[in-house]
Amino acid sequence: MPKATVERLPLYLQCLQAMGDSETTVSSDVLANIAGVNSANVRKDLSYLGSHGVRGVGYDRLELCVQLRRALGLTDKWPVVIIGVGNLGSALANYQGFDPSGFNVIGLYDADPSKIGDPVDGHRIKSMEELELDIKEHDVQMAILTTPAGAAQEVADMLVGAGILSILNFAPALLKLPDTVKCRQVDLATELQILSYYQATRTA
Amino acid sequence: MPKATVERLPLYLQCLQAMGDSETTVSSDVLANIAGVNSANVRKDLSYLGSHGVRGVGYDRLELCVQLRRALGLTDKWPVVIIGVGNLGSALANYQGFDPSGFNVIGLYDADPSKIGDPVDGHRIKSMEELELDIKEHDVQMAILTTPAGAAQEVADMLVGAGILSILNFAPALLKLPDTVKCRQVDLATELQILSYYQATRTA
DNA sequence: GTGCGCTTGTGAAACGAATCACGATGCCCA
DNA sequence: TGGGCATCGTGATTCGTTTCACAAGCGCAC
Repeated sequence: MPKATVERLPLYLQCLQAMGDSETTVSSDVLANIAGVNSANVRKDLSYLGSHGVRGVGYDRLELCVQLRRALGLTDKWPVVIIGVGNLGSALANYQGFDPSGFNVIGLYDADPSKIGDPVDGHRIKSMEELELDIKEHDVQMAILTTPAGAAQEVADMLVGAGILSILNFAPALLKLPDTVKCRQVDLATELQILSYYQATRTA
Repeated sequence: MPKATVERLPLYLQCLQAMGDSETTVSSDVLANIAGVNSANVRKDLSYLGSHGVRGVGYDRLELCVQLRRALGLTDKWPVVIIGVGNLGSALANYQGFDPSGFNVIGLYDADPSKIGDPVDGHRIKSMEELELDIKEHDVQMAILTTPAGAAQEVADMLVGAGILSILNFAPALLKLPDTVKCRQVDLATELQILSYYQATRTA
């Protein structure tokens, strides 16, 4: 499945879920308008799911959701860990969208001994030693990194050593990782700078 | 300038700044390795800056930083507002990277009356009425949206009305905006779901 | 039942971006 | 001062993605 398609599937899922139960069926055209993409593109993307829409009618909304979730590997909940419980880590810990999206935060971890034991959204912050044990015990494969930039690489190395295979990195640092590990970088400064470019060229 | 290039420029800037002052000069090859892209790609990207590297030597690191910042429109600081001071908004307000990246948070705003006046990182949370005034007074063009999903569209409409031209949206909602307004969406669930896909296909 | 309108699925074409390959060029050192 | 090495800049090529265009198919109305 093309990379570009994979990155749009969650978008479709979000659109379908946001539509509410009023519509039992969706056409590629309607979905395309909501998602802001071309309708042929939607159809081609969905064709990778082996999905069968009905000509003259469209796609069954609920069935399509199921197929999207299956394609994205969301049939079971993934256990995830959050490392670095600063402001951002706490914010993510409180995020209510994990469960409906298919994820289950099993623990929060921080290197700062003074934080350990503090309650955050029903969890108690745990130590880095426990992190390694928890990863192995629960067979965790996905981690969210919200440490300061300086600590990110060191923590990432540890995560990789413990068996983590996917990292969502919010730390403003580029991680050096083995290519068996998949990483996605989310960087506030980068996003703003991209907007800045378009803002600046707009006036020029 | 190609969209793909624009989205890499902040990455290059980050790499160059992270290199420290030890290196006065950088080759496309070195930069490419750090950034994780092809060196010909780096050269082509940098050639859009009108940058002149020196054959046999490379690029002057500091000069390149200046040119990148100029290309991205970061010569002056952009005033930005943050709307929605929940966990995530507070986290962003405390983010130390705004200033070095070229941005200046001029205010935090929330619809909840009980929050107004609360101090967050040297700011006091202000009301939505003040938001509109501040935008016009300071000629703010960029906004960061960290409200709950349900409020996002309404707030976005107001921002657009007040003159905002670029929105960085952390709310898990797709905004309907006039195409004069540029928006970038950052969505935790989406990112995790993309990772989930690769995680799932890895084992399959 | 038959025809018409809507919508899918998909080959073909167009587009944009990444990579390759190499000529051009400046620096360093003998 | 000249030769060799390192590196840039960029045309040509390849690759991946998007868009177009249309035949095929389904359902509904009459």
